[in-house]
Amino acid sequence: MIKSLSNMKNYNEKRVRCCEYIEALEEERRKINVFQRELPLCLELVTQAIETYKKEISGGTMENLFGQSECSEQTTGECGGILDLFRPIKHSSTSLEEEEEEIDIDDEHESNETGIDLDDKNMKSEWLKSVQLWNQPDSALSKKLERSQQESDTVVEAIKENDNGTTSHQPPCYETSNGKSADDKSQASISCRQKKEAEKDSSGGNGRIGQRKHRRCWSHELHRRFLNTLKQLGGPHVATPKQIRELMKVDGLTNDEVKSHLQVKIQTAYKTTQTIPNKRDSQTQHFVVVGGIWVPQASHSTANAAAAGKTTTGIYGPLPSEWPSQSNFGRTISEERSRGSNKGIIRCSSPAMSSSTRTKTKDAKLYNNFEKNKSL
DNA sequence: TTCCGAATAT
DNA sequence: AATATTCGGA
Repeated sequence: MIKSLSNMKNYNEKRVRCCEYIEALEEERRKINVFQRELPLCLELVTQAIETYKKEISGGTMENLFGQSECSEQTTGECGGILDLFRPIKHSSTSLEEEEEEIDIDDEHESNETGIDLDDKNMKSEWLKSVQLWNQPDSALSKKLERSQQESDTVVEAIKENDNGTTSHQPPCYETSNGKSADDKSQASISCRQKKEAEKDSSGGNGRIGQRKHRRCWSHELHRRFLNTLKQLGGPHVATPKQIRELMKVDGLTNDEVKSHLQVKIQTAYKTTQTIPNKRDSQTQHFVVVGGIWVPQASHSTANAAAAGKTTTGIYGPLPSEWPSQSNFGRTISEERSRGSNKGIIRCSSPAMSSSTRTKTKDAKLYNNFEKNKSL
């Protein structure tokens, strides 16, 4: 008698709690709904959870709920399974890998442990708030965001902190901490693909095709890394976007982003050599066109270096600076260039090259381009 | 197909 | 100015 009463009581409690959860979940789903494009999986997840709870209420038993739910791979099969899903960052990290790619709250800074089981709701809303810091899909809002993300030239420390603090999550300004290991790389590319597809899915329904990506903000740290990598690869005009990306090992960085950045880098580098010629011997340094390529006139060393596949001083004369001809460059060229891209300086030494269909090297093209722009 | 570089758009 | 996207070629 008493037993059954307490059972009843128990059951009712559970039921009430379920209702509360459903309400909470629904409210959150409304919020997440705004971010549909960014968090499609999240939305799905919450929806599933809601359904599951509703089923439970109508079905009456706790038992067969979680095992049969569609998201079985994500749940633990325990009653708390679903709830666990909403504890954002447990380091258990076995479930929800996709979401973690997106959410990935900075573990170092956020280490005030989320293991706290109480205040689930609070946790959730806190978490949502933090998401909202970067996730503002509305075009008006995102414009605001862009502006606020313009790189402000303050102390590097401040920027670092800013980057780590607000943007360890994917979209605009994030960067990974240095210690990341190599296997992130594959994950990165995968997650990238997934993200792209997710975006496609959510936007494609509308028939809208071209959602512009979130602007990546090249923070100082990120840029520094970029430069380092560039150095390792032998300079901006020999490194390719892919190489750079791979070497940088920055999670989520795409070839396109690197490419874009590189393009500017090259342009500015070239412009500076034009506008700020080498102080020492620019007066006496004459350039001459060899096979459609500009080379310093009487520079044996340059010619030799070029012939050796090294890049020392560039084709346009002294490069702005710091692109040493070190490293795995040779290997890189033989490996990566075998497919015939003519980026390598190697070709510079060979006037015969100029007669091939693609006569210009990247630099020569750039030069022409620059001349063109100048005349416009 | 994938990558690249240049041009162009936002 | 900085970043993204498009385009054509290899």
